[in-house]
This record gives sequence, structure tokens and C-alpha cells, in this order.
Amino acid sequence: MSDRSFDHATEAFEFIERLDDLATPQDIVDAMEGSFALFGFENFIITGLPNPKERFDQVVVLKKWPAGWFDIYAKEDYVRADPIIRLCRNTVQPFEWTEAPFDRALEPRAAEVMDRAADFRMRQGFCLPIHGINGYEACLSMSGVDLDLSSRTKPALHLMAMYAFERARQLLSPSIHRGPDLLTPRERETLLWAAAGKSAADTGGILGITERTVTAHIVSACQKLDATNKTQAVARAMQYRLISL
Amino acid sequence: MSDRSFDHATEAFEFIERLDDLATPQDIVDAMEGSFALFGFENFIITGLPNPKERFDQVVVLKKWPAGWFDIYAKEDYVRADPIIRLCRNTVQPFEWTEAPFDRALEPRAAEVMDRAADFRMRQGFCLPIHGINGYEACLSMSGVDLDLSSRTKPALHLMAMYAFERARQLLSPSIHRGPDLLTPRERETLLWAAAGKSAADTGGILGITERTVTAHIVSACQKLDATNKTQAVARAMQYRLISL
DNA sequence: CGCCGACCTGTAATTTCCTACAATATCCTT
DNA sequence: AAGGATATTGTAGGAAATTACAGGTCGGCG
Repeated sequence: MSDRSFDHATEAFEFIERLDDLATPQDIVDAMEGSFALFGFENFIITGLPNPKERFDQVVVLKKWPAGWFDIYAKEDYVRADPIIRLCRNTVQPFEWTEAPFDRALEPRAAEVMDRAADFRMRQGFCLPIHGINGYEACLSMSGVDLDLSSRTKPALHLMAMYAFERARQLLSPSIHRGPDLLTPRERETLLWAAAGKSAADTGGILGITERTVTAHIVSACQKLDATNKTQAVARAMQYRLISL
Repeated sequence: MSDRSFDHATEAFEFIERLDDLATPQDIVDAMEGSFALFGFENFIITGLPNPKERFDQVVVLKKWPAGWFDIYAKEDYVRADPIIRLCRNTVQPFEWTEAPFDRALEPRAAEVMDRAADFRMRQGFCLPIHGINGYEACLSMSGVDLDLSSRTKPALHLMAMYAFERARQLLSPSIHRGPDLLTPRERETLLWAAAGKSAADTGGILGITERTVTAHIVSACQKLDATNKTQAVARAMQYRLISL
């Protein structure tokens, strides 16, 4: 789309100025809908990263998604398979949906979510990972059929998205308390030593407790993280940033 | 500061476009100097966060600072006392220097660094914390005597600073590309399944090879990653971004 | 061609992990 | 005072991982 005629730079900065006057989350959704539409976007969502015990709908901040698609996405738990979400955790820069890699043969669920999204007019997309003080926080993913994505418009969208998210955070701040408290301190500690290559006996010696107790904490963490063993528990804890090396 | 006549929005986006053509870190410094001067800034620095064992000068990425001030700042180790740096670690949003709190009575070193900076024409400032995948990464702090800081110009500066940092990162870190060769495809693959909670036997079934062979790959990866066991190997591989979930 | 590295497989001994069964103590909240 | 979460420890057996031995094919490169 090259024949759209509006000044994306001016639009972006005016959008940001308007944000301060918005009083409710719905106002932000409306403002985003209007401004993003100029770039060809029909849908968007601002969502956090659900840990294994959270449901997708618990971490969604704002959204304008096609009726039905959200229900399907939540019901099928597509957030666990979505290659967009995965790339979000691993990059800082905004990216187009086409840049999120997945293997159709090895990851049928990934292919499924992308294909079904396309059925809801979410064919192309642009995604903006949002990183905070403790790393990955959220992403703003927007999509449509005929997008205006160029090296000139992307920074404008980037800027708009950042400030929209920040405004949403301000308005919703009391309700965004998402939890580093999934794991207890002991569970984090034992996982941390496990990630450092220590056996349960080693960790017991380090922490001054029995090997058996260490195992108990690891097992408890495994249950909370929905992991089948220590290795997966460590991987999950790192993935969800419950521990950091 | 209010009667400057240039279009900050256009300037910001043109600055970003120019960044792609810059080939050396010095080019970026020159470009930043020119564009930031339009807003009244005379000095700026992009610096990482030094851990207790690192010296300040080891983590500076780019800088245009007054002659002498950098030496003083490094020699006095002011980075440990600087209230700007402290606030940087604790906030995501850009802020003015005046917003960084410190207690003149309780923190004489903090007062000292701010006072001495002012002697070098660094009286007012604007600071942008940069958070990456693993949390706090760096900050871009810029300063001058007579700044153009309004709710209209701040987002422009914010945008320019972000993209300038990202461009500098691209130019300065071949370390982003280091790595994918460390592990062989099989080693990555086996670690990936291990991170997914699969046993060696499971992975063997998935990959169509023997449990013994899977173990061999894991052991090989452990040696390369200097890990004592599978769990640590997975943690290291994730830490160094050799595998991603 | 010979060397090297990736890839593949085998046996066997030892260590570590995982699970299932309990049980006690503390702290905090209702 | 009761209930719940956290932290602690025990026994014991089967599953898995780790280590150490040894050997095979294949493709690229000097």
C-alpha cells in the first residue's frame, strides 16, 4: 500500500498527544482503532505473557479482535503455540508476522494458529514486543489484510504502540499485578542452583537443608510450572522469567 | 526554547531514516549531535550498566561529553552515586534529570556529581532507560543548558534515541551473530527436546535415533557449554540464546 | 587419499532423579 | 481456633541420567 496519503509522522505525534486526554481503557481502544486504521490495521491486541497456570484471557490488557477469534484462540490455548508470541519473547525490535519462524512439519499447532487467524482477516501483522525493567512484559500485535508497512511507517507505529501501551498501563495499573509469586522463594532458589548444574544433594549442602527437601521444592515447582522434570522446570522458569541467570 | 522553529516530528523520522546509511559508530555520534542540537542538547552518552567488577569506561557505548568531564566521572566512579543512573534502573519511561530524586543531606556524592556536571554545561538533562530482553540494558542520557523539552518534543527524542541505540548496537555487536555455530544442529535439537521435558529415550523416538545417540549429543553439548549436566546445558543454551522456546 | 568432525550405536557401572507413601513445624489469614 | 501455604525430613524403589569404555559411517578439505 503506497498510495495512502496522510502524514504518518504527524499522525503519530498527534495520536500521542491525544492519549493524555483519554480516561478509560475503552477510549484507548477507540483511539487506536481510528489511528491504526489509517495504516490498514483492522485488529490489534495488547497482551501479557501467561505463565503455565494462567489463562490467555487473564493477561490480555486491551483488544479489538474479530468476534469469535478470541474465543477460539483462548479455548484452543493457541498462545502456547503462536510463533508470534514466541518471537516476542526473543526479540526487542518490532517485527512483521512473516518474520516469525516456525516449522510447518514439526509444529502443526503453529501452522494451525496462523492459518486460522488468516481466516479472520488477520493475514498480515506487525508485532511490537514490550520490555520492562524485568525483561519481557507484553506485546502489541496488530493485523489486517492490506497493511501500510514500510521503513517510514514502522517507526511511527512503533512510537504509537509504545505510548498507547504506557497509557493503558497507567489506567490499568492497579489491576496489572501479575505474579512473580507463582514460585516460592525456596522453589526459585533450588531451581536457580539446578540451572547452575548442581544436583539436589549439592544444593542441599549449599542451602543447609536435606537433599530430600530440595527434591520436594523442585517437585513442587514442577507441578506449578506444569513441567515433567527438573530440566523442563528450569527452562520454563527462565522462559517466564521467574528466575534469571 | 519555545521559539525554535522546526518540525520535531519530521526531524525525528528523517533522523531514523538517515541512521540506516550510517556505517560507523562515529557517524552515529555525528548524526545524533546534529539532530539533538536542534533541541538544545550539547552532550549525550549511551552507556551500559557496569556491574560491581566493571569500570564505567568499559560499558560506555557512544559518547559526546565535554573534555575532562568523562575523566573526572570515570576517575571518581560517579556512576555508583549518580541519581540519574539509579532512576534508570528503576523506571522504563524517559525522564528529565530534575525528576531523579536524591537527598542532598544523606547523599553528598549524588549532589556532588550533579553539581560538577552543571559546571560542564550539563545543567538540564533528559534520560532514556533502555530495557532489553533481560531487563535493564543501557541508558541514553543527554544534556545541555537550554533545552526544548515539552510533551511534544519528548516523544520525538524518545524515538530518535531508541533507534540510535539500536543502530549503535547493530554496528558494535558482532556478538549478536556469534554463537549459532557453537552447537551442531543435532545438539540444538536434543537440547530443545530436553528443555521440553523429554527424556533421552523420548527424544530418540522423536528423532528416530537411539537413546544412546541422544545422550552422546547432550554430552557433547555439555562439554561445549561447560555444563555439568543436561539441566545446566539447557539453561546455558537459553541464556546464550542458542536455543529458543 | 587421509584427516577431522558430525553423526550414529553399543555395553555396563554408577549416580542422580522422580515418585509415592507419610509426617512435623511455622507463619499467616480468616 | 481452624485452615492453608510454606518449609522441612524420612523411606524406598524404579526410571533416567551420567560416565567410561569402544566402535562404526559419511562428507568436506588440504
